[in-house]
This record gives sequence, structure tokens and C-alpha cells, in this order.
Amino acid sequence: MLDDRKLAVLRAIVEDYVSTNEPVGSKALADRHNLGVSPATIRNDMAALEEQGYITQPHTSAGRVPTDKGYRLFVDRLSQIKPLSGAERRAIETFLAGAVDLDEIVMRTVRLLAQLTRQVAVVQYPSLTRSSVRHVEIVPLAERRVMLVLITNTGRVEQRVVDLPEAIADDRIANLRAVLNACLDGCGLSQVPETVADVPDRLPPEDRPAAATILSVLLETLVERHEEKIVFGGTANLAAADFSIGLRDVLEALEEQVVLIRLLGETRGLSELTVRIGSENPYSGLRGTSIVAAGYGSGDKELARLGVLGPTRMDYPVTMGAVRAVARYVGQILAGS
Amino acid sequence: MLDDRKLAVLRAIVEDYVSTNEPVGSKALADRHNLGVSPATIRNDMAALEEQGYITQPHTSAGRVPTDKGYRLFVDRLSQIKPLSGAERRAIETFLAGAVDLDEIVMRTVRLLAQLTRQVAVVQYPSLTRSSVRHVEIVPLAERRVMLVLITNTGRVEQRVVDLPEAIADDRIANLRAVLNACLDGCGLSQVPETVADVPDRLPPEDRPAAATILSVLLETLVERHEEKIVFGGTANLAAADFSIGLRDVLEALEEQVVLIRLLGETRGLSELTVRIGSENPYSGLRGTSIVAAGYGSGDKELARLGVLGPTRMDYPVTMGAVRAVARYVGQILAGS
DNA sequence: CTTGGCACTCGGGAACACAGAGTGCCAGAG
DNA sequence: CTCTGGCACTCTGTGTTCCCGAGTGCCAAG
Repeated sequence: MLDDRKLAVLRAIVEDYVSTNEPVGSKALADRHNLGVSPATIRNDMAALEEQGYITQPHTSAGRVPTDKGYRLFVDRLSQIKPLSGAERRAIETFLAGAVDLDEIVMRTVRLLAQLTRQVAVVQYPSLTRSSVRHVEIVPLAERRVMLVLITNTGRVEQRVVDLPEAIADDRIANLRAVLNACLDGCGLSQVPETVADVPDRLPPEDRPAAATILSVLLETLVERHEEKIVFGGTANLAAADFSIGLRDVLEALEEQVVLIRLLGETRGLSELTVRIGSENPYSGLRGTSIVAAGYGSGDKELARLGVLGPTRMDYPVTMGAVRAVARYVGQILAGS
Repeated sequence: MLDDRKLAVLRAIVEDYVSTNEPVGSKALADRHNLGVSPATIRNDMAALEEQGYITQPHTSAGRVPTDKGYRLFVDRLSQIKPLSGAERRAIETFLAGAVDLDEIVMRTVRLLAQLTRQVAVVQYPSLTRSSVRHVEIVPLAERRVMLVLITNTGRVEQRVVDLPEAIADDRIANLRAVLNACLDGCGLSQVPETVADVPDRLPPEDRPAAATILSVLLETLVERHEEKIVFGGTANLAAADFSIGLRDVLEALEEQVVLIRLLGETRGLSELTVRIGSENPYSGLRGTSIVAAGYGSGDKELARLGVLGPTRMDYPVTMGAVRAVARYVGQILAGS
């Protein structure tokens, strides 16, 4: 069906189109890449490629442009992920190393990705469901009010103010805190509901109402925040890319947490790249945009995902290299802190 | 200089231009507003207004468009802030009331403002410098590692991991925590540096190295975070507004925390509105955009600022009404939590 | 299978004309 | 002195036409 030369032609078309943003014709191809054949031959190959839906022409007398299917083939079989330069790697490292807490790690990662790829960067906070408890703190604020602070092993901190049904002395709070921590230390967040079930039984009866209130807030926190937190940046790069049409749709999609999460896609292997090209992606407002995403995590556990979004016409090898590298570094930083 | 009719003409020009987005001519004005005079008279007035720099014409044979100076006069003397409808007020209230923590309050406020005004919303987190300490927590994580958590009266929580120079027992940490809280409870954050100066003296000598480390991190946190946290949303509204040119600049400005903070401007009275029109604002990339901002706070203390950014050609009375209302409600919510 | 030749198509830019909105100015009326 | 109607003038934006050139598809020959 597709012999080697046709594939070479497709690759050349994608590369040229990405770099020039103009439909590429047979003559230009023959000139710029030395394929060793004449424009006429290339035309025949192009006709075949078009026949099979890998490329298309915007209008009769124009050059060819890759279709989503064409990009897909390019990404799957015709390109190699381009590793970052040494300077870039070092830049990543130093830039991320300066972060002092999780918020800052995530914020810097967004900036980094956006700058590196000149695209819109999207980073998901380390998932609560896949984290575990590092510490639970109960801080008395007033006689009948405490603050519940949950610290996870990924450095994420959730806090919630709780109004208690009755006053409770500080030492009893200390006891409650001790019991809770004894139960939950290192416990995966998804196991928390089962694990705390027997906490009230270990407490003196008079503390149980307060404990019940606190526990219910704790569980609520886990449920509500199940909807993951996600952050993006680099939208200025959108304006530079030329898809003036649809820009509004893209911005809207970005502000919808839910859409954004679905965009990052499902997990495959850790730091395995997911590429969604144009119409492949689940949201109609994003025709014309592609997503390159990867999971990141510490050790071998994937904690969340990150990626970039840009025009279908993007430099996939470079972008994929950048996303993969950043995902790895973020994982390392997270493991180290 | 400017008699009443000329002012009425200016007002009419602003209103028409805002609603139609097209240069407005003398005939259209005479038709739509019953000023009681003929187009010719209006033309004379317009000539005077142009002479003095309140309006301008894009090209010779077009209608007039307000200048920044014209909008300024309009805002200062010709318009009344438009209060929100009852339905809108209720919507705000219920929407904000559902928030469980500070992050969520801020996030919802951004959405609310963006939706209400159909503009880009910008919200600053309650300032650290103007908050006070509600509680300091020191959580042991490992033998030589603790997490320092600082909770402010505005619900803001800062946390930082600290590596200690030497191991320290839990009960000694508890003591340190007690001393710290005793000193700092209710202390304004700006007073913290002086207040903690004598903490080491109250501790047994063997705890002082650890305490010194922890204190220095605490102070660092205050300094670093002096650069305030700020959040924006509703950028999709930018694409709808028609200033395709310069959109890139606007997006870039929005991603610069520093610029953003300066944009919100300085404090005047609480929930006093600040309006910056086009060239009045300090950042050159934002020619063509105006900012409407207000301070918000609980009680009578201004904690931070919020506002919206949109094209100079915006509906000031409505926008100002919305910003003012949201600022007030946020203040209330914050005071109540 | 490849290649050069050739006729054909179509988008986009240049040149041009034209209608319409809007202006400035002036002279006359109140 | 102020307002008004009339009038000539000046633009921009739009539609039309025309033509160039890039690029194609097809064909016949190597």
C-alpha cells in the first residue's frame, strides 16, 4: 500500500508544513528534501496519500496539508522523539529545584512547559486518590471550632474549618489527633473511609460526637476534592499561533476543569506519552488542536498528568521530548521533597 | 467651556459606542437620543468636544469615538454606578456561600466576576502582610524534618518543609510550638519578625539551633510570599471582545503576576472603586484596555483587591456595579468564615 | 515505474469604480 | 448669539474585474 518512498513523502510534507505553515507542493518538496525523484513522481505519491486520507488540499490549486490521520501516522511511525539539549535539561533542573512547596512546583512546571514548547501548558495536581496520608492535624481555633489539616505524601495540604457540636478540651483533641494519626499514617487516601470507620470505638464515649463531625468533614474533603485540581498557563502562545478562529472555544475549554481533565487522558505506563490529534480528542471545541500529555509520579506510581495543548500543526518530536523530560523531572523533584 | 448639552452629547456618544462598537455620527445621535436639537448643532458640539480631546474620529469621514479622556469624564461625572438586580445579588450570595475554603472562595469569585461582567476577572488572595497569625503548627515528618504550617485569620494556609540541623524529640517540638503560639497568637504578620526575636531565649539551650532554623524559614516564608498570590479567569471573554490585535499582549500581561498586581492598583477607601482607563494604566501592552478594581476585606480592614479587565470600550456603570457588589460580598463571606 | 510536457484550475492581489456615511462650512432664521 | 438646513467634499469599505502564478492531473515516451 504505502511503500517507503510514500512514507518519506508524507514525513517531508508534515515537516515542511509544520515549519512553514503553508500547503506544500510537489516542486518545493523535490527541492528541499533530496528524495532523488522528480516532482512528477512525488505528485503521483501525493495522489495516493490523498486517496488514502493522509493528506488533503485546501483548494484545487494549492499544495497538500496533512490530515489528522496523516499526523497520526507521522507520530506513530515516522518520527522520533527529540531529546532536549543539555542546556535545556539543566535549565529545567535549576528552575524546578528552587520551588519550596507543592503550589510552587506546579506553578513553575506550568511556566516551564509553556516556555519550552511555546504552547499552552496544563498540569494536574498530584491526585488525592493515589496519594497517602502523611499527617493529620487538628488545630483548636475557638471553643467549638477546629481546623482540620490533611497533609499527603505528595506535599499537598488540604485544610477545612469544622464547627463542633460541643466544646472539647485541648487534651481530648490531642488524644483524638493521636488516635487518628496512629490509624491513618501512611494509609492510602482511597482506604481512608474504611480505616476511620472504627476510630470512634477507640475513643471515650464523650468524645464521639465531636469525632464524628470531624470524620465526616474529613471524608467530605476527600470526596469533593476527588475532582482534581488542575492548572494551565501560556495562553499567550495561543495568540501567536495563528488559529484566530476557534481561539474563543479553546480558551473556554481551558477554563472548564472537567474538560481539561478529560483532555489529559487516561493513564498508560508512567511517563508514557499520550498524543491526541485534532478530531481524536473528545471535545468538539478543540478541533484543530492537539494534546501531548504524560503521567508523572515519584517512584513507579503515577500521581497525575501534565501536558501541552497546541495547534494540530505542531512540532511533535520536539514537543513530545519536552513533555517527557518535564514529566520525569517533576517526578524526581516530588520524590525528593 | 463644556455646557450641559455638550456633556449630554458626550454621554450619548459613549453609550452608543459602547453598545454598537461603531463610530457614532451626528445623525444617529439625533435619532436615537432625543436631545432636542438638530444634527448640525450636534456636529458643532462634537467639533468642540474633539477640539478638547474628549472624542476623536478614526478617519475623516467616520463618526466619533471617545478618547480615554472622554471615558474618564464619563466615568467621573456623567454616569451612575448601576446596582445589580435582585436576582443577581441572590445569585452571588448563593454561589459564594457554597465555598468551603479560601482557595474555593477565590476561585468562585473569579468565575462569578467573569460571568457577571463578561470580562476577564482578577482576584488577589487576602494579603499576608495585612493578616494576622491564627495558629502556627509544627508537624514532625521524620527524625530531622518537620513541616511548618502557618494559618492566618483570613483562612490562608502556608506550609513549608524544614530540614533540621539535628534530631529533636516530639515533646520538645510540642514545647516549641507552645512557645511560638503563645508569642504569635493574633500577632499581625508584619510584626512577626520583631515578635519572634526573643523566642530562642525562652527555650532551653539545646533546642535553639532547631528553633533558629525553623524561625528563619518562617521569616523567609513571610518575605517570599510578600509577593502576593493572584488569580485570573474568564479569558474566553477576551476573544469575544473584538480586539484581536493586542490580544497576545493582554494575555502576556495577565500571566505576569507583577504586572497584574500593579494593575489592581493601590488602595483607597474600602470597596472604593479604582478605574484605570487605557493609557492611564502603567503597562504599555494594555493600551486599549481598562481596569475596574476595588478593595475587599472583612470589617473595615482592606485585605486585598479584585477587579476586572476589559476593552476601554466597556459598559462602565454596569461593570462598576458588579465589581463593587462582588467585593462587598466576598468581604462578608470572609468575615463570616 | 519514472519523467518531462502541457493544459487546466483556482486563489489572491492589484486596479478601479462607486455608494454611503459623515463631516465642515456657510448663510439665513429665530 | 445660537440653531438649522443645505451643500460640497472626503473618505472607507465593498464589489467587480482581471491577471499572474503556483500547483495539479494526465499522458505519452523513456
